Amino acid sequence: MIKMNKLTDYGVILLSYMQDTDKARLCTVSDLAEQTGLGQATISKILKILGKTDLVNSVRGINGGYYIGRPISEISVADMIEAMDGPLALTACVESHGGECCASEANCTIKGGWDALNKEMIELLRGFPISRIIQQAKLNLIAEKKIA
Amino acid sequence: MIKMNKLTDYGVILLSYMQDTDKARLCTVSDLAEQTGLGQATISKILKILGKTDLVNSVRGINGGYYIGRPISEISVADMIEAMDGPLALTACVESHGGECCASEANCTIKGGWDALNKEMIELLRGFPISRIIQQAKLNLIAEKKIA
DNA sequence: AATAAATCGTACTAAGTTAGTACGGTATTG
DNA sequence: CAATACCGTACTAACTTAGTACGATTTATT
Repeated sequence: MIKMNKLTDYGVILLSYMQDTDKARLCTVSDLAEQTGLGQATISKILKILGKTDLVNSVRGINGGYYIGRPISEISVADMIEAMDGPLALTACVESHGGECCASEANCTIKGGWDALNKEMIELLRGFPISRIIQQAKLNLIAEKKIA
Repeated sequence: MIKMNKLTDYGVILLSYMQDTDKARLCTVSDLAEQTGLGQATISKILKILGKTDLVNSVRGINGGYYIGRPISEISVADMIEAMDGPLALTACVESHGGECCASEANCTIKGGWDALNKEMIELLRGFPISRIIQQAKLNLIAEKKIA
């Protein structure tokens, strides 16, 4: 299944709605809640996490809000996953360097064997900007409307 | 994090120990438990699951056991993940076709947008045989011994 | 036939993870 | 100083996963 965090998915949705924001054109949590249909608390949580990175910036106080850190074409899926879930890693073995690996580390035939695949996977994610995801989604919507 | 199921990892370990088995040279759960250090119940669970696919075959009754379905060079990581975790899918959206997608499907800008990335990811996994993982792991062990 | 050794099927428990929510704190404008 | 919006923490409920247990079934041997 190799599934991605749901909040990461939501994060991409939020950024797609925030792509025209900047220091002067802020976006509040309420705005986004209205536009996306997601709960305010959930949105707040996501933007707080993203706010710790350079993907999203925030302005506090009245008239405050959030704005996107850079164009969506320059934000990779890897950026998003790292921001939301921490370091990219496919397996437990790769993840916990120094910690315990498998049941009996001494007999583990696999130790470190996933590194190469892991690396290729990360490369793929780094080279995939979220703008591609957003654009594709829009195309899908258009296609659906043509049929319907 | 995009992490893989731990049992899938174990499965690769088991297959690495089973690579010389065939209809005549069976491998029992006890054998594997001794060699790998994993619990018998856990091994049994994994092989039962793999036994439903063509990756592993079983012979019942006394003197029975398991044997591998084909060479490890012809078993891909995708095969393993599909066998252990079901269909390959990165996101909830892609996974649940027909089901509910995001909080408010009508407003979901992303719907289906992950398809392209998902496809590339699956291609990568299909082209990656577990023999590469096993071989790399052995090289790592050799390298460690050289240093130590 | 009976017995022993092995897989098979199901179901359960405990631990960990995730989604979602709530609430009080802090900053900033007017 | 009051209103608004972000910030930080912490909590709960639901879900997933790992690991275990136990009885049923199959088959070779005696």
